[in-house]
Amino acid sequence: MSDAFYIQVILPLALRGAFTYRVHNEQVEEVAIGKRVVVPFGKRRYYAAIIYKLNVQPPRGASIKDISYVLDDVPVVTDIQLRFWEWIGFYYMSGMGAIMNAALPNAMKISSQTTVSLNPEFEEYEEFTDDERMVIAQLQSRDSMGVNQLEGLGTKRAIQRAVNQLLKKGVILITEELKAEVKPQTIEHIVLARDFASDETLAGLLEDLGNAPKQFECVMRYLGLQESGSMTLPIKKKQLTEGLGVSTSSITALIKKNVFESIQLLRYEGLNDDPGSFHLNDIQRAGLQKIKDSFQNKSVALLHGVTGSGKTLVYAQLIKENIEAGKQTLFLVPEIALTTQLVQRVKKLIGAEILVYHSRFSNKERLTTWLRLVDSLGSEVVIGARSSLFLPLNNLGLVIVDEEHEGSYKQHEVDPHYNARDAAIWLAKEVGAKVLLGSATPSVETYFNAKRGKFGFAEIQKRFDDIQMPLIRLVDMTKSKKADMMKASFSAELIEAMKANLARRKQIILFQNRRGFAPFMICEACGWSAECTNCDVNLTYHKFFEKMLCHYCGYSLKLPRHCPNCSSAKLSVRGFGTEKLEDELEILFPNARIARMDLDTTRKKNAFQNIITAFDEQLVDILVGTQMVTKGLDFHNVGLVGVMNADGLWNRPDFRAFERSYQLLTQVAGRAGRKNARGEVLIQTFKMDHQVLQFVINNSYLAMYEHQMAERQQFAYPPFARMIRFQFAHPDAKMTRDAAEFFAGEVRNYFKSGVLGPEEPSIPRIRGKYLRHLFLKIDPLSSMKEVRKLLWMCVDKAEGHPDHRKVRIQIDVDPY
DNA sequence: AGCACGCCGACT
DNA sequence: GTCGGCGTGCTC
Repeated sequence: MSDAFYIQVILPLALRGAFTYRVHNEQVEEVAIGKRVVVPFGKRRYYAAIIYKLNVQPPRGASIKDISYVLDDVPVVTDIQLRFWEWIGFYYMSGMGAIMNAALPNAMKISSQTTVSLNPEFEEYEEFTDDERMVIAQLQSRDSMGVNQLEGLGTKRAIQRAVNQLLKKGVILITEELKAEVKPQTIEHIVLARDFASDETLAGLLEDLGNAPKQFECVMRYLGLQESGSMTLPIKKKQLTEGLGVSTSSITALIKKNVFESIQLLRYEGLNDDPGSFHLNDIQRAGLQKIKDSFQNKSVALLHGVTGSGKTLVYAQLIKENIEAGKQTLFLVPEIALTTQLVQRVKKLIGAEILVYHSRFSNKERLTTWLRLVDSLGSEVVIGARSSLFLPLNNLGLVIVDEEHEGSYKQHEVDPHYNARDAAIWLAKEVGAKVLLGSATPSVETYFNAKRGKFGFAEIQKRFDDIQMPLIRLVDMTKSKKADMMKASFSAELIEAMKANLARRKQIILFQNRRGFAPFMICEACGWSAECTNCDVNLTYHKFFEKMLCHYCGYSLKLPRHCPNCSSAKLSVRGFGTEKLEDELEILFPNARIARMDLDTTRKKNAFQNIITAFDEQLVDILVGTQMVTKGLDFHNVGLVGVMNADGLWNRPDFRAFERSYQLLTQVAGRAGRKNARGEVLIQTFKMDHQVLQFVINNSYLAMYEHQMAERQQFAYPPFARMIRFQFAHPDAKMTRDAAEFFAGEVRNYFKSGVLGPEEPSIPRIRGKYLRHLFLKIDPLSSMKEVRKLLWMCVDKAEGHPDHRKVRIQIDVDPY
């Protein structure tokens, strides 16, 4: 047998299999788990894959390729991370490739690009098609071109075909090149050459520099910036030149003389000079103590603090102590938009540099953060959205999950469907770190875990600075409508309250859980309504874009003037969204300054921050928004919060709808209130006696919790069961149904009860694919391993079925 | 997820 | 006949 060396790699593709490559003798030294390696994959592509296992048995019957080369000098993914990936893959039933995609910053996921150039030796006697001629013409003006650039010239397929033909004819040459790598941000540093790093040699140097006073000063300044005992700590060049005396030219001269060396180090900001001091009030301190006590024997604690109770101060104190213990902190937030406000506050409180990591940061910035952490055992503080959980934190001591109830911790769109809160708990346990979950409205599952003692528990039931909880009132819309007291979407009560607040120069937030202008357009003559061609939903009228938009696939239609069906001009829009609300406000309150915050107004990089800043600086009187305005924003002059229409929040076929409604309403209400005056909240509703509204106005989280627990127990929902959702999707409706039915049958072979469905989801078709859902409820005490083994067998069987194996099966463990 | 191959209807 | 659309299968 040959002594060839084989490795298994993870490719950044959503494929389930594992792939093995051969390593040449001279490369064996270089390979190590966690380094990236460039490998050929498929007909012509190359990818940077993660080395996952060394010295594996090559699979039988596969023709194995050689690796191209090892990309990294040191592993960029740590052992802990790979174990974490494995757990995510196991628990959420996802392949490693998908996890790699979610985990690595884009700049580290490199794939090759095909570059095309003319073959200098080709002779021009061939006959060419139009497309081929076009490609040749393009290449004649340039040395070479990326194939994807060429593909812009026509339909992708036609160009691909032309390129392939030309390649066969020998007219062009093709090379595969790895995309130009994004380089991390670095800062020039100066370091004293080793030769001079002893007392004697240094003394000699200083003597030699006697007649070069500027250079002498430069070295002295360098030494002055050293920590005691060290001589060769790299100093930022900028730090050396700032202030008086030292110029770049003396540094350059010293580098020439080999006294200094210039090195590039990854960008960092360093410590804040003035760590602000803060102190906790008695209640906060008591809460902190309870959390710390519970950390003695539990790895997770819940901090249940009402809105405005100062949870951030408790977090800050814990972070400070974690830094003092020399450990890293990960601070998870549900929305990237929240980071800016929070980073400023926390930075001030703890006086340390904070690394921020989320998808609106550039590839360069994210790569820099990753590389800084990968070889660090320091005490960094990272704030970020769910994906920051995948950062290479080798020294993690504390994870804070702020607003732990938020659904955005769960990844919905693509595999892996992980929940960052739950994954953080696993990760922390694995590395011996602690987790603090914080919320004013904890999820039922988390509260349950706290109550039964699995998690530590602390609560703060009072707002700090003696600010009162807001006064929440309901407005009966049925009555208002009957009495004809509505002005557009506004009840008389709401208008009254708004007027009063505007007169007192207090700010107002209005919550409308729907963006756009109006969610329906119908023809009054024939009943036609504007629907998406790819999804089974109505198109929403967006006045600003003068378009009808689909919120699911992005399909848009120019605003029709006449009914496409009967040509009648009697088209009208129904329902209302944030845009219409804004419109109505301009008429009702012509002198008020109005801003809108929803997906449409916050798409651009800094748009969100701009709106928040404007509101914070009181350049805006009324802020209209969707969910976004509910999430932990801190404003100090909000006198009134209006919920335009609470109904519909709870009317969703989802066992969490009730809980969600409570959370949303309580959170949005929490935006009201400030020093010296009680904040006011008005909730417009057609269902005054709905249970959830009673819980909200009385601020009775506990009653809501008990209510929900009773229901969850009765119907066996979490935390009394674990849930897994299967989604089937295919452009053919029948095939989708068949696959779902078949799969359900398979699952029922193993699970006697708890199989719900398959059923048609509330939106039966999205992006041209028909959907079916199947829910599985599992006894929480059953073996997770066994359950997954059985389910994988079902998936394999369904995917192997000749009639409907093309139907995509998506697995969502703990759906949200 | 790419990407090529090959089958089949449409068009000059 | 060829072009191009689309379904199918494979990737160490």
